[in-house]
Parts: sequence; C-alpha cells; structure tokens
Amino acid sequence: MPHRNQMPAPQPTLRRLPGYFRFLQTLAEAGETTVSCTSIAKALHLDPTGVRKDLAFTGIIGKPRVGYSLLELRDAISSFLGWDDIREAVLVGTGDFGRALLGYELFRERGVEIVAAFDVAPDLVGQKVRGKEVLALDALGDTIRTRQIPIGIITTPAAAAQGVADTMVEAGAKAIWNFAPAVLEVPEHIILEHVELVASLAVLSSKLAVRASAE
Amino acid sequence: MPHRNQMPAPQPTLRRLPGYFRFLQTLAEAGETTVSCTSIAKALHLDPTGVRKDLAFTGIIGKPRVGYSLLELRDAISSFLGWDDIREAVLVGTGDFGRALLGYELFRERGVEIVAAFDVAPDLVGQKVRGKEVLALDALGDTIRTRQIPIGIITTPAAAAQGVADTMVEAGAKAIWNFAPAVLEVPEHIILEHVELVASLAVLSSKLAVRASAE
DNA sequence: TAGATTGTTAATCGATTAACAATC
DNA sequence: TAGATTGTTAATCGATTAACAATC
Repeated sequence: MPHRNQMPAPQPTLRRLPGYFRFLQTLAEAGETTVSCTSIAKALHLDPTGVRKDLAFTGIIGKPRVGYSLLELRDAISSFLGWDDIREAVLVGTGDFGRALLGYELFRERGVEIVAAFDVAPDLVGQKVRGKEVLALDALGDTIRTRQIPIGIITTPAAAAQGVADTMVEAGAKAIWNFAPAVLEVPEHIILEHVELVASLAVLSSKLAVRASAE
Repeated sequence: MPHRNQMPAPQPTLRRLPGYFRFLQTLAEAGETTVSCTSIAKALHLDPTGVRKDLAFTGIIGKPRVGYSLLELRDAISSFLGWDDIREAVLVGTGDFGRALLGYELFRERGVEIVAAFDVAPDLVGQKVRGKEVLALDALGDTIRTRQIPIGIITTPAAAAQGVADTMVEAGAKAIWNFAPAVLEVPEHIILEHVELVASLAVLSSKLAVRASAE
C-alpha cells in the first residue's frame, strides 16, 4: 500500500541511511537476523522515532514486538540509495586528495566506479594512479560524451573547478561531486554535491574557541 | 551593546562562515573595500536576510546603504572561527587520505597545524610524509600529553578508530576530527566532528536514482 | 531627498521529538 | 496475556524566509 519508493526523502534522512547500512552490516556479520529501531538508535546516538521515520522511506515494514528483518532492511536501504547498480564516474585532479578518492575501494560497493582520471600535468598523463589510467584534460569532454558517464568528481584547485564543471555539464554529465573549495555555477537540472572540509573544521574550531574562552 | 561574541552560533551558520570568508578574500584581492549582504548572497546562492543574520553573530555592524567594511568583516569572521591563533593537531593513519590532509596547506591558514603523524606500519615510522614526521602509534598518548595538543585527527580504517579515539581522550585531547567511517564513543565534554564522505555520496546517489527512474 | 541597505520582528517551513493506539 | 515494538498523529523546536521600520 505505501508508495514510499517514490517519495523523496529529506536530505538529513539520506545522510543518515549509510550509517544504518553500516551498522546492519556488522550485525549481519555477527549472525543476527532481526533488528529493532531501539537498538539502531542506541548504537548511532539517535532518536528511535526518527530512525523509524527514516526507515519508512525505504518502504520496509517491520513487525511490532519483533523489529525488522535484518537482511531485508539492509537491502532495502542499499536499493533506495541506488547502490545496487554501478554508475560510472570520472575524476579530475590527481593531487593527494584525488588519489585518496581513486584508491577508496568503498565507492565501488556504494555504486560508484571511477573509470578514469584526468590531469593537466603532462608527466602524469598516460600513467596509472591507484590502478586508474590518467588521461589528458583535453579528453575529458569526449570521454564523458562517448561513454555516457553520469558522474564527475572534481578534486582540482579552486581556480580550475568552474572550467572543469563547465566541460562536464556540456558533455552531458548528470551529477557533480565537488571537493574543490569553490561555489560552482551549474544549470538547475545538474545534481551538485559539495564537500566542504573547511566547513566541518569551522564547527570544530569555533567550538574549541568557545570552550577556550570559557576556561 | 550587542554581546554577540558570546552567543554560540547555530551549526548551519558556522558551516556557511568559511564560504563568506573565501568570497571576501577574493573581493579584497580585487581591491574592493566594502561589501553588501546582497552581493554575498548572490555569489553564494543564499538568502540575503540569512546572510545578514549569520554575519551578526560575528559582532560586526554594517552601515545602511553602504554595507560592511570588507576587511573588518573578513577579520571578524576569522577571529570568530578561532582562526587567529594556531592550534596544534596530531593525525593518526597515514594512508592516502591521511597524506592528503597532511599536505593540505590551507589548514594552517585556518588555525590548525598538524605537528606529527602516527602509523602502525613499521616501515613508515621515522620517515617524513609531506614534511611531517611519522611516529609509532605507541607514542601517541605521550605526545598529546607532553605537548598538550588539543586536536586529534583520525584517518585510520574504521576498525582502528575507536581505540585511537580512546587514547586521544585519555591523553587529554579536547577535540577529535574523525574521517573514519565509524561512530565513536567519547565523553560528552569532547568536541567531535565526523566527516562522512559516504553520507554526501548517498545524497548524490539517491538523487541520481530518483532522476533515472523519472526518465 | 530618494533609494539602497541594514537590523529586527513576525510568519513560515521543515525536521525532530513526544504521545499513543495498534499488534504480534 | 503482558509487554515490547511498530507506525502515525500531534506538539515542539529551530532555522529560513518575509515584512518593514530605521538610517545613511
């Protein structure tokens, strides 16, 4: 009856789902077969009612007094997040940060496979970094276009990010995952996720400053 | 009159402040001397009233019709976020991701200096990575204790993260910046910031799935 | 002066939390 | 059965957005 699959989940819910998935995975490895919201909430420091609401978005239905079927729930989350089918991605900028993402095995398990890396540095082009071939930036647009790659990952310096994004958009990429500290201008239909390490640092930093002044 | 400095800013505000700082910096380099909320909001795709409220937390006061003094505002943000005085940090886990953070020059400008790195791999210990000395994990507690280091950065695999956090807390660290995909248990007085790349990926991924099913 | 912009108060919106009936 | 747990409706909370007087 519930057409939950169609209902778009709010961003806070989406951000919590991977945590649930990870916890369920460890329970599964420990041989458990069912799980309750209460236990999930306790392990992840969340409110049980909130967890229940989050899980409802995946369309899963639990049994009163028993809880949820562990594997069923885990798989529902996985499918809801689009982790079941692999989507290809390209990464631009093979600095330290780009390398770290290229080598991050977990992405593949989460439905994203980086198929090629791009850089302007001529000495890197043609080489392999973390098992992925590095191509010249000139080839970025054509690669996305001919292979119909939906995701572009930007790990360039801030100054280069907008140009790279423009090329990605123009070549037909559907989503951009931006790690460069820059606000990107993209058409409205493009999905844009921006990871701002400095934003996270600011929270920590300012809390530390408040604490220091209180002492 | 306004004792804004003491008022703790909400987390969304804290996360936006670095973006304002960055924009003001580029305006300053372009030779501007004043700035209005309207222009900040437009550049960062935000609401002008929201920007005004955010800036109020820094204690700065603008002039109607003119805007804010650019440098004054920039410096107020910097000081509000605790970027003016350097705080020392240690980093544990010199994998790809750890290296990327070790080499990230920007942190120093944002008030955080990584003074040492730690790893369990014997062949790395004693070497320098990105200019920082790598010490044996055994020495973590003592280093934090004797040098009174306030910040611990965790870039280990998930399985090692809790143990590292325990050592940091026990040695007197005040804040932990966790990049490992694990929920850490720490005493309430410890400031804990968790960067979850997979949470950001989940948002992108699920939007992509929604878009795909709509086509 | 007229008009742009600030600062503040009020209204809206959305997410979190609380309350509670249904049920295995 | 009794009690734990689900699913849902209502209440609370906090942040965003709108409205508007003050002012340079």
